[in-house]
Amino acid sequence: MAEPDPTPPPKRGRPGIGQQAVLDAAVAAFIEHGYDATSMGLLSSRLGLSKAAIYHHFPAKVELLRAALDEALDGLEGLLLEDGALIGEAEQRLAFVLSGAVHVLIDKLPYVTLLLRVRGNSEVEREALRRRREFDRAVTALVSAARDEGSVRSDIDPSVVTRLIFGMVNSIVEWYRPEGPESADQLASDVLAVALEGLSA
Amino acid sequence: MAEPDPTPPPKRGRPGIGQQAVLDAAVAAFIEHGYDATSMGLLSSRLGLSKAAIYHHFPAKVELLRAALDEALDGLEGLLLEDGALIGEAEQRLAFVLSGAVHVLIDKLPYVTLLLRVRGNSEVEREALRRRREFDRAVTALVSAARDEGSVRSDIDPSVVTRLIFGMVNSIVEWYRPEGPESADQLASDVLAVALEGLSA
DNA sequence: GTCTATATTGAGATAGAC
DNA sequence: GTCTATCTCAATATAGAC
Repeated sequence: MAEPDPTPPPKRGRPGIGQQAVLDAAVAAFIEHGYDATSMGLLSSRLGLSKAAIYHHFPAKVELLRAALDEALDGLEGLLLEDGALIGEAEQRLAFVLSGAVHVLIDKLPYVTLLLRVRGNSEVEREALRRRREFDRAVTALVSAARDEGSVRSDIDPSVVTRLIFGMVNSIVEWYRPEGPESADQLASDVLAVALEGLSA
Repeated sequence: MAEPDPTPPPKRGRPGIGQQAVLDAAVAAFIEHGYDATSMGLLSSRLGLSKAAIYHHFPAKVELLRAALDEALDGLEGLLLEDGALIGEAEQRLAFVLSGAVHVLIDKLPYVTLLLRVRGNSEVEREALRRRREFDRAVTALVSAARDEGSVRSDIDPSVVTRLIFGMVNSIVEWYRPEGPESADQLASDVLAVALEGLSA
């Protein structure tokens, strides 16, 4: 967090508005009204631009969606490539991925929110679903390894356990707000506690 | 389940198609493509009717949505009125509601699926969100009571615990299919086990 | 109860000037 | 990089016959 921006924009041509500002506004609108229900007219009025100006930054509405979904998926897939997800006992790798997923979800909250609402209604959405399923598959393998190690309960199917636990993690986008009382670290620790030990005293 | 239909339709006028058949087809289409992206044209072609014929059964597209959301909310609210949710220790009432929610979710799978995707984009949706928040509030009160009893962990905020656990329960609509291997009873028992005891061995 | 035909609105996208 | 004006298409909903 707070790393220096790796790609400072070239700043050529007229000042105007940046591609990132257009994307951020689009993602916020997509979350509020849904992708289909968000018209380019609504988007342009929010940005204080004409509809045509948006097409200067993105060639089509669906490219705004693609950019947002890529951002979310890159974050999740990157998590699986970190040392903590690759090295050590399965139990600890699983804890790393669970906690890391909460952090990715919060760091990229609007992008992941959008990703979790995708239903495969276009080719861009279907490709995103393919990448998401691959992520799920990797996590399920991790749960299976932890069960074989004896650290995860063996009385429930690993794929059911994975779906339930990630259902819990993913549901955070429905209510978490950065300005609220919980910090990301606190929430990640709460999620880990409930996921591993349950809610019983 | 398999109870006799309490309201056999009057069967007056020309046979044609029933209101329930129209609603079922609409809900299925709304789930597949999203409410906004589902045109009356798509719906009519699925039913083998003209667009105009649908308006004979429902006066507007949004009334199809309202009927579906009411069905889901009636089911969830009814759960809180049953004896098991009202009588006994909070710990047992909470277990009853958790398990019951899984059953409602499965019994009324398409309706609840739709409910969980509503974002408040119209007055019908906002009214559904109001009722859903009231349900959440009642469950949070139940978790608080269980914590005061000493049966639920006190190191995490009850509203966070409630949201996480119900996030887990609600996520079932994303993957559960009635024709799959898990029975509703089996799944409800798995959910209860993971929610109460966690995934640790 | 269903049809065909159509009124009306708003969508995504483009042309071409500045 | 942004604008105004416009094309084209598809949407919800309605009118009125059968």
